[in-house]
Amino acid sequence: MAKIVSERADLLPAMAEVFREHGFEGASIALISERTGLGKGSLYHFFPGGKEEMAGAVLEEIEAWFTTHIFAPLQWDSDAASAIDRMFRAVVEYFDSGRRVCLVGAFALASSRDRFTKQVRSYFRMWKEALAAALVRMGRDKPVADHLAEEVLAAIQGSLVLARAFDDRAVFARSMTRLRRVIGER
Amino acid sequence: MAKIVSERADLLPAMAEVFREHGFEGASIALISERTGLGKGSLYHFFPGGKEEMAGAVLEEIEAWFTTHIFAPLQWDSDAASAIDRMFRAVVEYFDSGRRVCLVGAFALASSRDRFTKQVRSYFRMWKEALAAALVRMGRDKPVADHLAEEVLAAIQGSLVLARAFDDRAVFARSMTRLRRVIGER
DNA sequence: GTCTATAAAGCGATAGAC
DNA sequence: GTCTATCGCTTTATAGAC
Repeated sequence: MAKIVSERADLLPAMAEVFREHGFEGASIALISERTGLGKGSLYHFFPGGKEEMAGAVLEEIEAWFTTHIFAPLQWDSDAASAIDRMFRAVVEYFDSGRRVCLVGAFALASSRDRFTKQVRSYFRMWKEALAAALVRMGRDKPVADHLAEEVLAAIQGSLVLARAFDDRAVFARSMTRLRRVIGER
Repeated sequence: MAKIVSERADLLPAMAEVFREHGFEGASIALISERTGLGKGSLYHFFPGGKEEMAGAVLEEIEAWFTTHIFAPLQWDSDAASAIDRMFRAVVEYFDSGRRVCLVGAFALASSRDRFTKQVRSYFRMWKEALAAALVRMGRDKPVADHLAEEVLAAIQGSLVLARAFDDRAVFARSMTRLRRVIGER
């Protein structure tokens, strides 16, 4: 049965999409109101801290999603190779093969980084450490695993930039294929 | 002797820095006025098209700089290996070892991409083709060179994202070292 | 060519009725 | 919890004096 009264969490996906498409400065409250279907008054009822709290909540939800679906399996799954394989599948789907921007990466480049330094850093640190842990479980030395994890994260972010610049999903697909190979060999 | 009357070109570096730090939406005319030391009236005298023309001119100048210092040597220098070596040196200096954002990359991720699609794409296409041409002159097959050039560009952009997220120049330095090695071997 | 004053619109945020 | 109306401020852009 459909819910009449909104919950804070129900608003986050629509808000995330607005921030992804317009950035922090470009995402106006009017636009967020339009895209969530909720009036300004209601938005400020759920987020008294205004736009900054909205973006903060979105980043929180993103980190939670990645923790559940990607970071945790990488950290703890007994089958590390399978966890890495599922990471790549999840990444391709989540970023829609490069058509969807990584909000955290976009925030890292923009002035909004200064507002959300901690959350931006936390997201990438968790990802890097989880991936490195999986690589160690696959038999690699810790320093090599750290270096490799950093390389993979940079390649993902970089190919998201290029995929959007060229408007070409193939760029992202090629990058993912190469990364799987790089991780597989050596 | 100091020039009293400003020239359009003299304003571009300061404007570029403002756009880099605040993004397109975040860079207000008031801020640009403050940082260029020129009143709003004068700014609109040089750029009747307003902020969009200012950002467009900045992108133009960036492409011209890269063409002169990086793309042209990659395309035409008889010593391709040396041109690539100088590309890495220039990139490290230009991006201040990862502390300075790539404005074109930031625009590619942001909503401003839609305004500047052509210029964003042109920048990356020129870079990729010039680098691939140098790799071909070094003896690589064309398809391999194309793929490798794409990998290098993505790694540069991605490590700029990570370097800013972690606020750590070492991330960028490690990436450049690895890329030099990757290009050298095989 | 440079400036100040100002217009018109949009912004984030709040108040208060329901 | 949701809405409309509104405040105060900043925004882009223009007009016009010098």
